[in-house]
Amino acid sequence: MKFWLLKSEPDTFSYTDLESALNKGTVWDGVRNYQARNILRDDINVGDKAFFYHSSCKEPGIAGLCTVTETNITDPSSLDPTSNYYDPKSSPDNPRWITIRVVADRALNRVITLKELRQHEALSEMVLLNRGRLSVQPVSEEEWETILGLEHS
DNA sequence: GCCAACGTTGGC
DNA sequence: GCCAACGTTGGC
Repeated sequence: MKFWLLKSEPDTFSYTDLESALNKGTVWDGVRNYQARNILRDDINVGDKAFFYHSSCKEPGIAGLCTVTETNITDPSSLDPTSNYYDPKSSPDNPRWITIRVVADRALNRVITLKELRQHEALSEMVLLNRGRLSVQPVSEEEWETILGLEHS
């Protein structure tokens, strides 16, 4: 099992929205960055865990945990001409954007903010803190445990 | 709203 | 294949 961090803008889709989706969860659509797509397509497996990170908001940080329940999904928005994420270069026969389904696991008892993450030496190598713009990124097991250890501190 | 970082596009 | 122009992300 591996660990990941998924970014979402809470004004668009928040951790609470994921919880509302119950066991159905959500298809992680709209990723249009090849590096992130490659991670979704090649590296993430069913059963992996991810932090749900709120970006572009008042208090950027990790809001909850989720679990990957399905992989190798063609991003439906890429094939929908009415979607903002429509990509005419993608097709059902030759899909360009592949993604995953996640379900909510549990909310953290508080949002662990980006500001707080920056204060811990053990997290100084986190992708989030060094290549901030990647929207799907790996988290090491050590980083995962360190961050969960902050929750009740 | 600003702007730094960085990804993408397209002319050559 | 280079690289300038442009667009996007996302913290502040």
